[in-house]
Amino acid sequence: MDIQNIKDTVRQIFTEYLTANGHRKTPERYAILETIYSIEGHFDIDTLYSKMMEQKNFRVSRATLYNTIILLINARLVIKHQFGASSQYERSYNRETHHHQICTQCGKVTEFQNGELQRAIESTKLSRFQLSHYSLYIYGLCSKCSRANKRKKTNNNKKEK
Amino acid sequence: MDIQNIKDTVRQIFTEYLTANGHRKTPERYAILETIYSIEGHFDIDTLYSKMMEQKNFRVSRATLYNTIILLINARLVIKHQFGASSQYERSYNRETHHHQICTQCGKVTEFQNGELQRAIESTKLSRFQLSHYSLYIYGLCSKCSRANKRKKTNNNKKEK
DNA sequence: GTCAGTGCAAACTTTTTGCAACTAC
DNA sequence: GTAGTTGCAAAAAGTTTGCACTGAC
Repeated sequence: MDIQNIKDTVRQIFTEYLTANGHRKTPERYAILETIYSIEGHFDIDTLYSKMMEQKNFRVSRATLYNTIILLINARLVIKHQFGASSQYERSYNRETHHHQICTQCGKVTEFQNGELQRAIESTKLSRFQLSHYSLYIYGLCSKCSRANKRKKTNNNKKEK
Repeated sequence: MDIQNIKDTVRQIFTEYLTANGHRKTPERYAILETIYSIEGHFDIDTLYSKMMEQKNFRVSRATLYNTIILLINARLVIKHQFGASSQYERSYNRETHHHQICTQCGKVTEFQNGELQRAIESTKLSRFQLSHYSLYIYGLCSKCSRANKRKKTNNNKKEK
């Protein structure tokens, strides 16, 4: 499915969601959806705010961004993450399931896929719980920071921070 | 290992960590460690603050709690989570590996264990990444909220929020 | 005695809220 | 026309920071 096709489809899903729940179909909401589906990977509210200006020259208030994202999460078109200080979001329609590696030193987030792992998680029997989605965060050191640390130790530098 | 034994061990680990990194051994730091290891499950800074007063009649500023928790995380004695608005922490020494179920409606967090799942995650080969720890968050509806929603639908109530 | 650590309050950041103006229906 | 939405600014919530004082070494 190409990107335009995806955008059309999510737009339709969103329209159905808004209708079904008695919400209005405002230009702001569609512009936000469109912008989100032009972003690969994660973004926070501030990034989204800037992208709306750059790409579409469309200015919305942060309050509206927060409001709309809640609707999109409920419509299952966006997923919310909380890695660091601010919330991160990502589009969820037609994206491969993936997991996250987070470097505890530099904070870099990398995605990776693993079918076996995915099957293991999805086949887990949950008692009295209706699964909607899940997030696996793996913390550790990325290759860069790992190398940097080795260098430090070689220098006999005992100080930290 | 009983609880006193655990407390003694983590105290020793912390002492070694502080010495190795040139930090001072203050009564505040040990009181915080002790209180944390008397809490089962998750807690946030505010809960910890209250527990210090209740259990030990020891008053520390929030700034010190934040500072000390960073040391404890580095010493691998505490793990940090970010479920909702505020950061959640939990002791990590001598605790069974567990996963988290989070209800998207009421926010309730439940822990569960699953050996198979644990093995699947831990045996995953990560390229260029040195694993330290991981968190699996499963989102969905707890039995209570699931039942509450069904009741709503039966009443033909189409409004949401 | 010295400097890391602490307490306090102010600052900062992210998110939520109240309200007047606007607009989709 | 009217009620849901938006933008703005203020408020709230959580965390960090600057600074004077204290106490571990």
